[in-house]
Amino acid sequence: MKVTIKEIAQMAGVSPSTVSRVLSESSRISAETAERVREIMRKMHYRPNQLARSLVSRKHTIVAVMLPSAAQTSLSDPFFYDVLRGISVDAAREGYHVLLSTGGHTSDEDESLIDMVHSGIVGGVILLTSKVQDETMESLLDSRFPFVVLGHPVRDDQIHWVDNDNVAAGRVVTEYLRARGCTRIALAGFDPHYRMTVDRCAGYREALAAAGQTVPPEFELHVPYGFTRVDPVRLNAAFDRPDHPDAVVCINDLLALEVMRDLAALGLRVPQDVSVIGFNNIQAAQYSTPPLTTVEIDAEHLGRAAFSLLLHALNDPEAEAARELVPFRIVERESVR
Amino acid sequence: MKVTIKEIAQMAGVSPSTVSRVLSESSRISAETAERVREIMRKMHYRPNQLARSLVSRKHTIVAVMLPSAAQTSLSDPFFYDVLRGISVDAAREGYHVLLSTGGHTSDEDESLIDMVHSGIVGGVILLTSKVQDETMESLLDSRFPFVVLGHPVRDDQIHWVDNDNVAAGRVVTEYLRARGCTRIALAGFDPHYRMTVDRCAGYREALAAAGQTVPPEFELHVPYGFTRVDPVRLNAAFDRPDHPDAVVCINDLLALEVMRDLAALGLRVPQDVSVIGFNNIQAAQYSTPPLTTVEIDAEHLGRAAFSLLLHALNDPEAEAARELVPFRIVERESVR
DNA sequence: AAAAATGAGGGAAACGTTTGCGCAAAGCAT
DNA sequence: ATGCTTTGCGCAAACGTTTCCCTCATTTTT
Repeated sequence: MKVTIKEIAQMAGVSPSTVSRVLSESSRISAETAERVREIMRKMHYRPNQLARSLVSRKHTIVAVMLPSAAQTSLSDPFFYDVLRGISVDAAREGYHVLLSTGGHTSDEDESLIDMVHSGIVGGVILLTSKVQDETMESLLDSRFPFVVLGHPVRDDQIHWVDNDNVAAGRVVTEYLRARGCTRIALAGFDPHYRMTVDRCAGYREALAAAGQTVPPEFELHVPYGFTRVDPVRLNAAFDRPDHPDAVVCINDLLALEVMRDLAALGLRVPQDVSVIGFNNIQAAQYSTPPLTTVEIDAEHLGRAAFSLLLHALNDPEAEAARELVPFRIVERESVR
Repeated sequence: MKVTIKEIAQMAGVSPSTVSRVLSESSRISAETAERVREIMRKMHYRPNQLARSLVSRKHTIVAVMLPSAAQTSLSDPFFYDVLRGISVDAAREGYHVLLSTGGHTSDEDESLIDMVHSGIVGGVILLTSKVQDETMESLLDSRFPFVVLGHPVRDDQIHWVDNDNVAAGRVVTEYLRARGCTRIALAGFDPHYRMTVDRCAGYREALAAAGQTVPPEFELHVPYGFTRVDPVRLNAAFDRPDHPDAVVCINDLLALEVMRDLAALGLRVPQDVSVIGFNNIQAAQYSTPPLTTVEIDAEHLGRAAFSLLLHALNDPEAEAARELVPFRIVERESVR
């Protein structure tokens, strides 16, 4: 039913090898033969079978993207969709396909990853989840399987990775707030389990330290483990008093929106009484009241960068581990005074 | 490097066929042999090569999901991400992988689809884009390639498809508004190019007709072709007058948020002066002021339903075209009085 | 006791490519 | 002319499976 290379060969009066070489534009085929074969391929709507191709050539045309498991609430984060788009647009341009991997049926998502890798179906993988066990990364490293992680991994010198410069971002937003006259700047959303929050928080502290300020402990509103919101009693403790913070850096927009809501409930006005700034520039940020000032991290760019690194790794498996920090920018709206 | 079936066979002192049969749990293998082979497979971390497998068995383990091309603004709609999640979670459970297809390098995305299909890499496809040419669907139909479309296709009797019952949804929200005392109900967002808007609009009209109401033409606020927003002059014309509508059904949440913003600019209060209702329940809907009452269409469910239909098509290619309408529900927030 | 059936497994041909090697013919320098 | 390199292409062996068709013991039936 489906037309194969052999049939094309036969119709063109050449051998399958010749057809194959036409396909790969080998210089060892004369122009006339090539054109004749191509003509027939066109006429017959011939499409090479990728399975057979990859099987023998050991070149893969598919890369996998490992999404965070559904267990993590962040999954519904549109952020990932943008990243995905960035990846797949560039992948398509380079003739690659993108396979989604959600962690899968076995609750052990690392298992599913290893499975993918060894089933020979994909040539490389992009990890969008920082939750991958370090040993899993080690094993990927050992098997010399090309992969890049989006986010700052532990062994950051051995691994290809891309990320925003979250430390810088944390610093910049803090300076931004200070430049606008905020002097009592709190931070919401630190969670030691996520490097991203750790980094942004580090930037925040850096900026304050550079300004000679020390942060009272009650100004750091952590997210209790397993939660996605700031601890409400701490929040109240910090804000339900005359000397409350006059600004709060929120580790992500969702948190920022929640915080704004909580502040409103306490009778505090944003931005007059307290300025709020977030990260990620999610869609909802532009529809809140007031619209949220936030850091645009360009998820699509992150995706493209990740794919680009993977492409390098694919083409040169021996290459040094590379990294790329993609730029961010503050998008100014109305939640900062 | 990678361990193959032959090596397993050799180590177990059996033939490759036997190992293969163990893999497929054939009854023709004795329990002891099977266990011995399995033991070795485990020890060697053996994973069957999917490429080779599919090549010979003609069974595919990958299905493609065709996303709308980046050209369409709707791409950034988180809706698709939820659909994707629905698909991939169920796919994973059934041992399938999900391949993303964004339309790809050639600007002609149908071409890219056909390419996928013929390259033998995937066994079926889910079309998330209603923009696929009808002839493309015809050609898929002709080649008996399993596919399901998400959204109501033209040839709805020949094709597997899933959708919300948008007509019903349009009707129900309209009745909902009437039940809350709205009598002058407008509609925003009709666009003849999208079946979805056509259907929701039809439901709206149905409901009003059933109530014996006729809709003044200026109550239907269309989206000019190529735009994603309601025509602002029409909107002003409709609302900047004493007898303005007291409710507006917006074909999707984004539109609803824009409309709320525009109404605010006109000095109209939501919901006191005009009630607003949307569709899709996007994340931003819960953070707007006021939080948007909207129709939850359960994108994830849509995705799961789509995959389920595809699975059937995969298992029984001769089956009748099936459809599935997934339920919706109104999530009540504060934009309706 | 012979014939038939059953059980357990092996051999080898596929699946559709790519690619290393080989080989003829033609072109080039000596 | 003779040898040596290109040029242009074919042969056949991979790639790692599955599966059809055998074989050879054992057991069951007659």
